[in-house]
Amino acid sequence: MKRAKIDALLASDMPLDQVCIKGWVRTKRDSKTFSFLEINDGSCLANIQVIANEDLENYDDVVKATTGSSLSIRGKMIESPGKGQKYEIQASHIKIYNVAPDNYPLQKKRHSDEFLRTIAHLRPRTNKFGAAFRIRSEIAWAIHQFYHEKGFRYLNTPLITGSDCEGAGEMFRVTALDPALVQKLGKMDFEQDFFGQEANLTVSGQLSAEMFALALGDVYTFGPTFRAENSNTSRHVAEFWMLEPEMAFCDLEDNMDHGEELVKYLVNHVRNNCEQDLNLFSKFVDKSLPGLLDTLVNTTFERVTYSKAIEILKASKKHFEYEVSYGLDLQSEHERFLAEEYFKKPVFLTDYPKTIKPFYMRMNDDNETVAAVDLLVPRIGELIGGSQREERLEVLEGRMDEMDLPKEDYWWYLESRRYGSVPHAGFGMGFERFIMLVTGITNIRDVIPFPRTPGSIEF
RNA sequence: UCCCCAGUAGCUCAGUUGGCAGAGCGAGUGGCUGUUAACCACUAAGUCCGCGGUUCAAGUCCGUGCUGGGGAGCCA
Repeated sequence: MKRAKIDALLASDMPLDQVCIKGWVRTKRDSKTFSFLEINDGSCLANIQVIANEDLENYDDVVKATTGSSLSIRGKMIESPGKGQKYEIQASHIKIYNVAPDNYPLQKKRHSDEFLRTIAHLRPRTNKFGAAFRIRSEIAWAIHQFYHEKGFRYLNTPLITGSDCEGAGEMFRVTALDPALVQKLGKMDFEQDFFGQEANLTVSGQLSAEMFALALGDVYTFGPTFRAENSNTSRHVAEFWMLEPEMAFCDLEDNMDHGEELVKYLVNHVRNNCEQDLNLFSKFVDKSLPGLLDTLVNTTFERVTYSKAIEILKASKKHFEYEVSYGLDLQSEHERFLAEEYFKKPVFLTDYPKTIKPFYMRMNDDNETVAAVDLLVPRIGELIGGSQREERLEVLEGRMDEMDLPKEDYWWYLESRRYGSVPHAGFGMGFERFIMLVTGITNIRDVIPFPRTPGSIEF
């Protein structure tokens, strides 16, 4: 008999004569002559209650199937006479795949997130993490759906790169050199390495994506990204996923319109497709979550320039640990103040001083600021970072000279400005940070299956 | 990398002035009940994070290392 998923059975509008489910025991309550088994198969947050009667041929074994055990159950789905569930299954046959021994680490009680991180291979079997990873999957699909509907092309940019693009943070080196040889020579001889030059894991697919935007029009990348920064915070991991749309014939305003539409689309999608899982987070993780999601969907995001933000921060008279001054980058406390206390909603900050932004951002007419944009959201801080790109060859080369960047390494990037250059723009959105935003989960290690952080690569 | 906090039973934690190691939950056993984080009784369960020191005596005080958490920097 074909296996049915529990989410489909619970959605049935009538009882069913014969069903077969396969899943794991979440909890078991024994009576004298029968047992209640709550079975979860991962298809949804809810369990289905199974009644196992003592007349089952293997009843003696069934009562030993404690929390964590895996079973296949055939029986009749009837309306439940008990309170708390619509249907239950009266088992006619129970096959036991595996009985989890009594040292199974997950108990039918609340565990701390810290403990569950030490058993990351088992934590998706809990309500909270099951819900988080179903939502993660759903958002990933919604991203593709959003871009497919808009006629964007999905682009897979290289994970191994040759240039230290952007100079953004520490990179992971990729090498096939024999450590013994390196020791013998006393140095890494990259000419003898696999690629004949230094290679690293990517920190961004942007430069590649620009080349394809200037060919296919609108593209996006969505994949893993690596940073070797020694960051120990609840918002950083060494390997994470990033969404990077890149659009030809697009300016900074269009870029912000796009980012706002994206965030609203994704939040709506989660609300419409993950209601049960989302409820768990509103109830047990962050009671203010529904209000925040309302704000994300129903309010127009604020748009202010960096200069204006500096004025607001100075006028606030609030005591900040770090100085607020034009020309300095905003600190976490400043970003949080703007998004959480002053505007109380997402805010795009634009037109940052060129001195604190990378070379590829488009120079504004004032020659002081660039067409950069960051989207700050409550609780998370920076969710999106992007810009209109500098499309004017002379200006771009001038900026690279100012910043002492080796133009020859970027020859292909510069050629895109030589041949048919057009205004274009894009941004990067941290996928895990978005999941944190919509679930209320406060540690990034809890929204990625097996987190990689400094000193930690178990699993 | 810096600052702060924590580490005691499988989990969550208490442990007084330095004086015999504790609770709840979980697990095991028995009982009871169409149960709902079931209930009742009993039982087992410890390198008090590691190393060193002070002391008649250290879970407790001191030093040091490791691990985890919170915050900061950097960023998505």
